[in-house]
Amino acid sequence: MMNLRDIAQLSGVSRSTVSRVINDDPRVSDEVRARVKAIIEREGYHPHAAARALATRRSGVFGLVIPQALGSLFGDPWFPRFTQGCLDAAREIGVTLMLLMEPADDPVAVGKLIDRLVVTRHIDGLVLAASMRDDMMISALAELGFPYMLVGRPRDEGRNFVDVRNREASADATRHLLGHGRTRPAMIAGPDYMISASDRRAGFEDAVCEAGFDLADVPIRQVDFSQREAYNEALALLGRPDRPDAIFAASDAMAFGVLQAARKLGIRVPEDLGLMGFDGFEPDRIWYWELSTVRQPAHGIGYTAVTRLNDIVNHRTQGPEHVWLETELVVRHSCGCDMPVPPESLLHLPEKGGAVRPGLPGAIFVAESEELNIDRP
Amino acid sequence: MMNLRDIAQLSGVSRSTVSRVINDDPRVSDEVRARVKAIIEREGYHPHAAARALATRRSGVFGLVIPQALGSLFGDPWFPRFTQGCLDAAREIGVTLMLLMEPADDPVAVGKLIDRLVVTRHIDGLVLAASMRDDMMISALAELGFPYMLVGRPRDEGRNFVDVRNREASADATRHLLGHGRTRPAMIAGPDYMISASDRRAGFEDAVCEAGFDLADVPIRQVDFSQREAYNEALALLGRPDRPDAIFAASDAMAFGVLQAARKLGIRVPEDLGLMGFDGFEPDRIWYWELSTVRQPAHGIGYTAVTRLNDIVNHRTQGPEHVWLETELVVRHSCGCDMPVPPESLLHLPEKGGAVRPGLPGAIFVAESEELNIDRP
DNA sequence: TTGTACGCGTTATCAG
DNA sequence: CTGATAACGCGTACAA
Repeated sequence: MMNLRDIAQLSGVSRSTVSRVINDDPRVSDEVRARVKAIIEREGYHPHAAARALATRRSGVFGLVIPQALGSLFGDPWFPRFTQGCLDAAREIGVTLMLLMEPADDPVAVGKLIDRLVVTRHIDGLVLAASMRDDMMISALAELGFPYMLVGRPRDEGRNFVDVRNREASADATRHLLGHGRTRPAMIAGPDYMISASDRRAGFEDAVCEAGFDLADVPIRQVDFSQREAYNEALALLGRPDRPDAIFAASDAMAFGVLQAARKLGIRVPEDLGLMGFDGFEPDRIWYWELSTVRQPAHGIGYTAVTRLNDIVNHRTQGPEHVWLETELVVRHSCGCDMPVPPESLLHLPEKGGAVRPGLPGAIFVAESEELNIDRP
Repeated sequence: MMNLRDIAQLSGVSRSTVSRVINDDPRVSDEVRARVKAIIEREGYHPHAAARALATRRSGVFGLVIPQALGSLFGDPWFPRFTQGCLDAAREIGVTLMLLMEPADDPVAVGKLIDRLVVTRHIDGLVLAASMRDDMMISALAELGFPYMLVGRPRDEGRNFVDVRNREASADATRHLLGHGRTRPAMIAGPDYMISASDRRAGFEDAVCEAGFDLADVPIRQVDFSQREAYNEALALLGRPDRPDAIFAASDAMAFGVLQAARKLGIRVPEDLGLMGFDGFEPDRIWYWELSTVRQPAHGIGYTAVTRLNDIVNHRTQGPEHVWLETELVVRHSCGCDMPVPPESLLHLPEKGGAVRPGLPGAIFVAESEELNIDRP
């Protein structure tokens, strides 16, 4: 395989000159540059990555860490969009992405990961895909002075992160949900060790208290970010005599678990139960069209994380990076807005004991004209 | 940062000795080994990855390529399981995984990817996550003699791949589906440029012909691997007067698109329409419990791909690697087996004009006792 | 068993 | 603008 010296000899110049040509160093005459470039092209030469990394002290690789505890996250539709954003940014910047998945709560595993990638300088920076409370990796990285970027605001200010205003957005959404005369709110929340989850719960609590409820009377169930868990929890919740008439779910997938539980129990949405989710993407899953939700820019979060990480790596920044991205309340049918619910709606449930329109029980209404690509930057 | 030489000086030995200790070379006295190891431990020393890669000519990195054309694949539940399998194998082997996503049909992009990673020796091997017909990357890699492993049998024998018997499994599934006296079969197939998709279609055709049908009368629609596309296509198909009474879908997600279309049109599954999917995982999505399907080991495919790639990289193998993994026909309710359909079934649809059991229209039956982790190795 | 010397392919420094 | 030369950090024949 060709190396720098070969090219130099073929071009009749020194290795230094070839190196300059490759790295677009201006200190080369146009004539020489053209000649060398032609040879490089002809020979299909590309510098050896390891050698370059050794000399440069830069690998051109960013790590992307998915906490293993969040296996559910990996299956959540949030993840592919987020990753896509990371990849798009990486491509633009000219770095590659290393996919890591480690148990974030296991000190040994965290240490190994850091040894294997950070201490060896295998990677230039790290994106942590989900902030967990007491994530030991964060402090370890900060202490090492190693470039990193968190997805999700950590407990400790002074860290770098990109996030959305989970708390405020959730409070807004809850206020809206409560605005239809609901009297028994509840929440299916995510696990408290995830900061985004606890922020959403806090926002819900803010709005609920603000509306004059006693928190002690308001059921809040914490489960994994999965449709299935939400379903089971909602089934229990909605089976009680004093069942909720408004549920805020910490993700859209969970909201659908709730919806399924409601349907199984014959509870009408939105008439008997107002429902609000959180995520707002899913152009390719058709059950999502009628769910009121908070839209968050999953792609943009990934894109921003990698871009800012690059800034940090290149010292184009000082002080902690705090990036807040915008969310948007998406009001559709499930919250019970005055918007009429189409009869073919996913939410539609026939009157108890009444006649059923043949062919339409529980059928799905697809808003054909609705914009599909809502999550592209 | 600490060096091999630093450790050598601290231990009072030469760098070679330290290197031997690190690489578990037996030619070191136990006494010296212990002393050096202690120092290494104390100093938290780890060899510089680039330097080691330069000397070894091994980076310890495998690439994982997701063709960008398959954005839908990325959102499909198949992907996280497959990736998990890759990661598990990589961890065991001691390599890391680089996540790549490129348009496989763009010659320029393919060339760039190969230049950037293969020619520079940034990675030791490549897993291609989905074989496309006429994938130029494959021949490029084979020509370079670069270690690679395909997921999905390619056109050209003589390549390395891991796959399931898509054709045979689909034929079996179709035979079963047709075994209930169905007279108008149809298929919602994946895009023909994906080999796995065209294999499934071929298997369907095999069984249909074998059963005496004229292929010209059998509707086969090719769409993306997405629930939404399948829904739209099924809606058209089922709206016709001579509508199918048995549909084989190329993935479970697509099968659910079909199911939704059927429900919208008031067509009962399995009474009026037999339904068969392909995938057979999804422990965390509760709509999947009643779908008859072909189970494929997504996790195992990823795990095998990386393991075998490692063998290839280490020359532990000669000749092309052809690995076939087992599938399993999973007979549940949607195909119309004599198994009784529970009244709360997802598939259940009330009789036309009949009374509806309050609380149960279209509700979902969750088999609580069913084994969840069906996809672990 | 241990140490020496060189190679791996680039980039960076400094002299011209 | 160009070229020689020294890092960069590690692995490994080969010699001792």
